[in-house]
Amino acid sequence: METDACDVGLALGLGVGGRRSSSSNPRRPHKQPSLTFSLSDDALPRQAAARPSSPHSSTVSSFSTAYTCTDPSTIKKEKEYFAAGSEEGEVDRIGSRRGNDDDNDGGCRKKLRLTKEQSAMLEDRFKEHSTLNPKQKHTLAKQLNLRPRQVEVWFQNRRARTKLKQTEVDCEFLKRCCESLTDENRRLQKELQELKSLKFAPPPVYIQFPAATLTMCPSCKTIGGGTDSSNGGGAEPFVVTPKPHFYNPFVHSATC
DNA sequence: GCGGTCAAGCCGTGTC
DNA sequence: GACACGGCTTGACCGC
Repeated sequence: METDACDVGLALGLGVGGRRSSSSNPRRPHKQPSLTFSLSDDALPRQAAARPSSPHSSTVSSFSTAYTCTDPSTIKKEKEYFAAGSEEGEVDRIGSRRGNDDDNDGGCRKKLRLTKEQSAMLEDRFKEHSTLNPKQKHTLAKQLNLRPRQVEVWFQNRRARTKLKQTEVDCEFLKRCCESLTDENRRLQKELQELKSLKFAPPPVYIQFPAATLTMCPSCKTIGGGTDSSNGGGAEPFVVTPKPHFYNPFVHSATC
C-alpha cells in the first residue's frame, strides 16, 4: 500500500542525499523537495505558467495529437531524429516494443507534457489506486485522450517516485533517530562515568547538593549547619549554610 | 511491475 | 536583454 509523506506523521525536510542535491547547489536556494507528491503544488504551476504563453502548445484531442509538441523547431528536430536512417532501430523500438498496439500511433513521439487537467485526473486516480487493471487503464486513457501505454507509464513512474520519496523521508527519519540515540548514548556514558567515579571514591562519601538547597540531618532533624558551632550548636531552622553543606551519613550522626 | 536510466523541457542564475 | 550553463522534473524506455 502506498503512503503519502504526510501519513508518516513526519514534518521532515526532503532532498536528503540521493541523486538530487538541490541544496548542494550554491547557485540555487533550496526551494522545494526534489520530488513532489502534489503535482498541482509544484511542477504544474511552473509548467503551466510557461506553457500557455506558447502559441504552439495545444491541448490533446486525439491519440495522434497526444504528444504536445510546443515548438515547431522541436517537431522538426524530432522528425529529423526519427526520420534519420541511423534511428530506424529507434523508430522500431519506440512504439512497437513488446508488440503493444497501444504504442503504434506514429507521428510525433518525443516528450509529452501532460496538461494540468490530465495530470490532475491521473493524480486523483493514483490516490484512489496506485495500480490500474487493464480495463481501468483503457478507460482512463480514453478519458484523457492518451494512449493506454502512456497511462501505464505514468503510473509506473508515479509509483517509483512515490517510493523514492518515501525512502528519502524514512532515511531522514532514521538519520534523526540515529543522531538522537547517539546523543543519548553519549549522555548515558558520561553519567555512567560520573557514577563510577563516585562509587570508587574512597570513603567517606560526600554527596554534594546544590548550593541553594536545604539539607536536613536525619538524626537531629536540623536544617542547614545543624550542629555547626558557628551558630551556637542549636537547631536554627531554615538557615542556609554559607558554604555548600555536606551531609556525611557516616560521621554526622555521631556528632549530633 | 520495478529499478535504473535517458532525454526533453523548463527554470534560475551568472556573465557579457 | 541574450546567452550559456547547470539543476530539476517527468515522460519514456530497457532489462529483469
